[in-house]
Amino acid sequence: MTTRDWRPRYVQVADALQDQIRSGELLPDTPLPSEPDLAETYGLSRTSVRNAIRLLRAQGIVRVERGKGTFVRATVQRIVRNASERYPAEKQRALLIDDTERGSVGASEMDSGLTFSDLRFEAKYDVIDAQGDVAQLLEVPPGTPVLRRAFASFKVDSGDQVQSSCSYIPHELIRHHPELLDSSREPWPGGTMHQLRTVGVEVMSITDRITTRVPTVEEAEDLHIEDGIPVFVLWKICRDKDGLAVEVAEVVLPGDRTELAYTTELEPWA
Amino acid sequence: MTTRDWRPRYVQVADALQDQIRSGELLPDTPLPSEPDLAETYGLSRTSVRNAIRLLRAQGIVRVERGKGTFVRATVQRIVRNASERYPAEKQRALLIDDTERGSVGASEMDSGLTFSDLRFEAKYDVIDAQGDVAQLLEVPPGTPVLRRAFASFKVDSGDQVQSSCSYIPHELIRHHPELLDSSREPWPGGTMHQLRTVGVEVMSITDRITTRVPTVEEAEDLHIEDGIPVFVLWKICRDKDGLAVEVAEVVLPGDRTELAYTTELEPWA
DNA sequence: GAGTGGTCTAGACCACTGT
DNA sequence: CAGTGGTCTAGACCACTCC
Repeated sequence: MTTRDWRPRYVQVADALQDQIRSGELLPDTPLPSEPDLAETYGLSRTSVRNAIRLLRAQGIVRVERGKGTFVRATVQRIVRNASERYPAEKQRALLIDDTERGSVGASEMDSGLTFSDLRFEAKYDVIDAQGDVAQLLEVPPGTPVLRRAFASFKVDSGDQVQSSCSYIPHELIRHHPELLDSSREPWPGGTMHQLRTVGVEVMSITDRITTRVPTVEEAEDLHIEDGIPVFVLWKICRDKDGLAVEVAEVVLPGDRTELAYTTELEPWA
Repeated sequence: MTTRDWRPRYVQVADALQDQIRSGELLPDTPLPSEPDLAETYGLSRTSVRNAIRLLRAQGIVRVERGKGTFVRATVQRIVRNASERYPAEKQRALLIDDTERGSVGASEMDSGLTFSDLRFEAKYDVIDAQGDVAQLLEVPPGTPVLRRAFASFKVDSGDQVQSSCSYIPHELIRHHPELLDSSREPWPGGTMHQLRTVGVEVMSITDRITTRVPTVEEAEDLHIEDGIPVFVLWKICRDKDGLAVEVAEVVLPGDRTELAYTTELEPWA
């Protein structure tokens, strides 16, 4: 016998299963042995086997379907969200006014490689009083009316949600332009940059503030995220030429299928 | 009786505890009742109570210390890592050659608000063969020798690790400059940008590629991260004026104490 | 030594999935 | 229907911390 493994048995089982997955012994979308079977195999109780499986779930290695079984997860392609390309392109697209041009290329499409017809969009508008983060980031007093645009995009084939976001614009800015609340015109080709242009605002800089956390229960359902897989939370702050915040948006992105990219250009040394 | 709550009992217990924490009934750094006590209180087995506590841990709401108890987590201040300010500043600092100037202001310090003397640094150099991500991002064939610099910074008072990173430079670039491997000179005031300057390389652009995942067991220990709290994984790619990758680095940051910020400046409409 | 959380057992009943 | 994972029990022993 070699040196003893002092780790808990369930950690060892998780390790053994992970090895079988990595070695190709267990293939993606094939079921693992059932929990009673694994308990039998490793001489453990079902509880301990479940502890092992919980570790694998938390690492996104397996996926569980109730009543069916536990399956090896196929490695998912990460969608790269490249802000340094996306935002300038979005600003250019915002110049397109003609409805027929709209949607020829969209931001989500640019990210994902999916074509326009592969995606379905949902948008909902309402006017609320700014509170908390929104008021703070927009630099307005709490209670100030803001337009809220809740937006989500889905894959048509699977119904999977690709992202959800919620953007906020001071109501003052768009007060005299009710047509901006026409959700049937979604998606706008330049997103809210197009809408802001309609009311004479040009966005000159965008700051992304990024955090990560485990999803809420609702987010986990909507984004089809396994227990324990984190999400990115991205707060986007758009400013005009005076540095005034004209739009803020909270974007939630699935952490196992997303990669964010930013390029910083540097000034040459003198 | 109101409408029944059909959620599992342990979810209800987690909810109840969370309410007590939010309401201030349970204060940060005070212990929750012990598991047997909670089991008694809610009329459940210890197993079910542990399930409830696992939910709270995964959300970063409580922290567990073995042999001591379960404690309400104080809300931690997020350290903002602002690349759009950090990288240009780092490049300027790389111009400082004089040893006495070194360390007057460091990158980690700028982020965290901590002063130089609050932090302890560890760096280790070796030469390895590039593989996988490193070879791919540096755009060199696998097996190419690269200098690896493993770097970590710690708070002096608590010993807590603030970040860990591992940077890679093609060995060809620094072959004739063994002094660059002198770890006693850490931290370099401009990081590897200073080292690269010594060998005649000027970094002109930096791309950050960001993903998020749950930490490995080692990372969880080093960064003092609770079970289920995610980490950021940031791959930094530095390029010279020809667009050649001259350094790549993998940085792991604790997801509950870090916020990343990037600003994209946009060209005006014609 | 008493109290804490970590691991583990050998059962049980349930809701859900397939046939 | 049998098989799957989800919840739950009432114990047990352990390593660790504090007194």
